[in-house]
Amino acid sequence: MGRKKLEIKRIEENSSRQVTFCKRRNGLIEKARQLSVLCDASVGLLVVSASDKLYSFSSGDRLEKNLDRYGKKTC
Amino acid sequence: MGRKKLEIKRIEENSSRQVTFCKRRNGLIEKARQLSVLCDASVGLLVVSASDKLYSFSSGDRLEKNLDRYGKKTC
DNA sequence: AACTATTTATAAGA
DNA sequence: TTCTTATAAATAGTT
Repeated sequence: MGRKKLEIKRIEENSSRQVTFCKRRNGLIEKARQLSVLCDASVGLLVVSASDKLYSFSSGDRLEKNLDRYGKKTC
Repeated sequence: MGRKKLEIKRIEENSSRQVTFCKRRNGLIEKARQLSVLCDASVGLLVVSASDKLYSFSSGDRLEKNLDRYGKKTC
């Protein structure tokens, strides 16, 4: 979406990649939130930037239950 | 997006909620993939439906290794 | 499961 | 770099 169609491959220019990362990361987190609310789903999202900054979203208790079922603990 | 603006609150009708869940879940996973490719980021996404089905996407070193074992499903 | 009218996200530009 | 806007993309309701 935007002035031109963007090929889905690594953006080489640093400043553009950074700007796109910020915009799309925010968009993804919002979409995750919407899905959880609209459809009564649990969503967990982790994003780690190339510079190792962590961003996340999570909602609901089903994730925890599912992880437990597979023998994992969240904390 | 769509014929009418949709309020972000739980969709009460079962069939609509199910259809929306499938569409938006697929959309979210694709967006996660695009972010990881475009911006060289690692992304982990887990979605658990109200009926406890698990869907996931992951990319990048640690996330991939840790999350892939929990399984993948399509529509 | 397809279609399409419409909303939403966002790539460039200001 | 924050704000704007033209356009691509996603999707809500329809068929």
